[in-house]
Amino acid sequence: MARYNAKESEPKWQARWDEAGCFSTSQQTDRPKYYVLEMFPYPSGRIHMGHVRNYTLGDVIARYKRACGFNVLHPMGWDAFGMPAENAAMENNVHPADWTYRNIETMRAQLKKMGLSIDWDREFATCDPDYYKHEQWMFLEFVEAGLAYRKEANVNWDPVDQTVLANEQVIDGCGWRSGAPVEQRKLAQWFLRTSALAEDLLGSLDDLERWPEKVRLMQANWIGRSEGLRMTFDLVDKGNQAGGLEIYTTRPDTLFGASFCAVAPDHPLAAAWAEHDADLQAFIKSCEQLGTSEEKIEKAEKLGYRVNLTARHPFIDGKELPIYVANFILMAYGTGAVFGCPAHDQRDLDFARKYNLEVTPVVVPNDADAADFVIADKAYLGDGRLANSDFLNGLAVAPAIEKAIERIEQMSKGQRSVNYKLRDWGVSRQRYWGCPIPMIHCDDCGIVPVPKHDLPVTLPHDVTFDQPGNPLIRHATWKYVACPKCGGKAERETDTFDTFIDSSWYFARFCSPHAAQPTDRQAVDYWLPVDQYIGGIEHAILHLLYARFYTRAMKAVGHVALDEPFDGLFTQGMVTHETYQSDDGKWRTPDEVTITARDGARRATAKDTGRSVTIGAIEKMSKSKKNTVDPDDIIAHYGADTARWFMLSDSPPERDVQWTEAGVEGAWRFIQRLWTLIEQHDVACDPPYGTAQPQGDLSEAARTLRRQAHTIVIAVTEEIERFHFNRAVAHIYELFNAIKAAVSALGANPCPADRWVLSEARGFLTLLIGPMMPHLAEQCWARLGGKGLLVDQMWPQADRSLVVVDEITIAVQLNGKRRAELRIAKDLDPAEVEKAALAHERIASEIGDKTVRRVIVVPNRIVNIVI
RNA sequence: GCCCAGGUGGCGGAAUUGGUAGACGCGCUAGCUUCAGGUGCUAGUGCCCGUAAGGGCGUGGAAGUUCGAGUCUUCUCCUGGGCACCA
Repeated sequence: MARYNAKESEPKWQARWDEAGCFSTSQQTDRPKYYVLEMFPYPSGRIHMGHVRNYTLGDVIARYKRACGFNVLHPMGWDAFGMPAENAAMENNVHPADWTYRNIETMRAQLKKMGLSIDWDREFATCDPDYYKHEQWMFLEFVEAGLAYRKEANVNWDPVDQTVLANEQVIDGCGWRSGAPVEQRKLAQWFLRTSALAEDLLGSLDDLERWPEKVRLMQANWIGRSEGLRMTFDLVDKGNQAGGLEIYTTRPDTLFGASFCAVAPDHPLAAAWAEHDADLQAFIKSCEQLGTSEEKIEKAEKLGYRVNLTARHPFIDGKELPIYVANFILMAYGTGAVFGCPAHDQRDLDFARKYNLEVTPVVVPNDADAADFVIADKAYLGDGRLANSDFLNGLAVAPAIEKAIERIEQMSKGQRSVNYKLRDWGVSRQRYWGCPIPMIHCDDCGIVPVPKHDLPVTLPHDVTFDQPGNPLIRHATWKYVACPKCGGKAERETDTFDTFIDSSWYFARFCSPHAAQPTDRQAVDYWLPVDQYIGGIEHAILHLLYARFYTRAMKAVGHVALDEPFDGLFTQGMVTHETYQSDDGKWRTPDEVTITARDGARRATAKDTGRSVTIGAIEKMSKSKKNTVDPDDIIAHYGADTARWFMLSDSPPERDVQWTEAGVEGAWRFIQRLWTLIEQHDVACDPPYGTAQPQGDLSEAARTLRRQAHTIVIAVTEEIERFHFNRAVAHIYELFNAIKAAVSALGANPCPADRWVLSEARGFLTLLIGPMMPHLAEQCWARLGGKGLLVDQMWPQADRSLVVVDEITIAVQLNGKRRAELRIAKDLDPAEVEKAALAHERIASEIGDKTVRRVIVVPNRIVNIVI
């Protein structure tokens, strides 16, 4: 009896699929289409276990749908622009393009070893000029359509590295690489008008029924729609300059509790006031280091700078409010200015306590007394009755908001307004390794688009990374061009696109990867939307929102016909592993330690030193904690099917999965046992799978197996449809156990009819594991004498008439405690069930002479007798 | 600070609309296969009491609704995630 040899088998079947062209897709078919897409990888160098999980999940769906008769599109490409390539260039003196394409070579080979059912003919990388030229083309169309525009915006600027930093690269106000204090700089940048579609992007979330609720909620919060009032406070200028301060509020009901006004540090008014105020300048500068993340601002101490101005209260004659520049006001939200009502906003309260401002409660909880309701250190945010508020007194919060807005509108001091947190999408990056923005700056003509016939604007290859800053800026020739309008001297834009643009339409390009236009309309109309999109939850907001926006933008300029790119979305959990730390504090890789179990406790020792190692927390696999396992090693040792099976077993796909050696060993052993079971199929006397059922009665054991096998086919199908792969795996184990039990019950020489049942069950088992362990399944299929390749077989169909049961076991409870089990006919009349339960020996004796007060019969489930 | 998700055996995890908690797997225990083993097979395995039959207790904690709660309600504790330029 030979062991299953994955090392031999897997490359063999991969070559067979290749030769047969199983996975190259065409839209010339009458089968219904199904587009399965996993988020394409960044070519970082090697695939990691997160990729293995992601692509295994997608491959199960792709192969399953294929077996169900769908024309499946399952492509792969590379999200190939981005910072790591430039970092590598700086650190290792390798060109970003060389580094990237080399990584792609490596990772493609790794993915191919996984045995994925991918149409590799459609592969592309976003750094291919043939891809990004369409991006440039569409950008010019967006500009024409008014969907893209240019404006000044703040960025985190590292003065030493001469580069713009992402928020996460700013650590304690300093650049992550240089350690220099980060400055806020105003740069002219390109924006896409995402905010113009805020309402649509929000409203359409309701229709995305096959998206996780969580993701839709995160996007809704991100879009952050609020209804409120935009109004102007008149300013009282001690230096007699008149003016107004426009604020936005969602709580105009609390206007009578206002005790100050505040503007953001980067508010234009703050800048104006600071012109002659060095202290204010210093304050504004200190605020810049805080960054703009909501979290940091919420947690920071609320600080303000009092300016020499006051604002007139709109409702209270003679009341003036002091004005501050404050660190917790966001310029990007609303108007960048607020009125502060300390009693009903925690930030305002913290601020008021620090600067000794008055705290007047104007909303009193319904169960409190207005006379003695005071605010201590917690602002009151709930509903209640208005107090201390003149014409609003006595109203609840909602009507008070309405009335306050009406009054302000009557006074012509403001108007009702809907506000969104969603801002326009800044797409300029001051970096080399990205898609060049196709614009030319001419001193005479201003900003001139690159003529479409000159596209693509390709990146120059001859650049160096030996000095800080974007090499495009200091390139000797690349940026100097003639102005397309006047022919005079002009310069190219040296900024490149945010890489999120690249990933905002790649799914559309896969439909027609070689088209001369961005899309081939016939192809995208056929394939889109993506029926099932699969990826990490970390993309819940930005990538998915940008892709939704970009699809609408592409529709506006005629490249697609739909709004929503992804019909179904599934977000998988992370792959985690234990961490190991030696006593000198250094992290150790799983390879470097030996685990032993003694007296139930697991201990780890370092293989090299023999010293004990602390077993730490289970965390996401990461290079910094060294708790990674290389998929290549696993595939080399156990084979791809083992890795795939392990990923699918046990943990639900949406949750984190813990990679363990024991689990992998278990998966590998199961493969061996499964192969052994299939190999017991006796080619000489067992009928091949798929032959007609012979005449003759089935033994009891064979009848049982048949019922189980057909029941399990239904169960596995349902679980795969619902993405419950771990439960599908559990059912497959059940089928495996059932076949083993039948084999041992039927003995050495079953009759032909029983042999046929065994063949059928083995065939089902093989077909069911097909999407999960495709190589092993092919090997089994061949052994069972199946025709052709397993990958071309239809999904097994269960005979529903075989799965009906006519007798069931239900529980009998006395006062809610289980006391007996009852074997009864299915769907037996409730009165009969009650009679049987009361007649049960055990139950009858427990009841004795007590009175039966009530009997609850739940058909086919339970009987509860109350005494 | 705000928002969200999740707490079930030694472990990963199952449990239709409230209806026998612990499917399936890992691990562990005993035995078998003359077994060098890391393989395979059989039986057992939530905890406590009991030789057994059986009983008691059990889904983070507290209370509630119900004939019946892992599931519903309220409060609470803990863990994880997100909160505007990594990808």
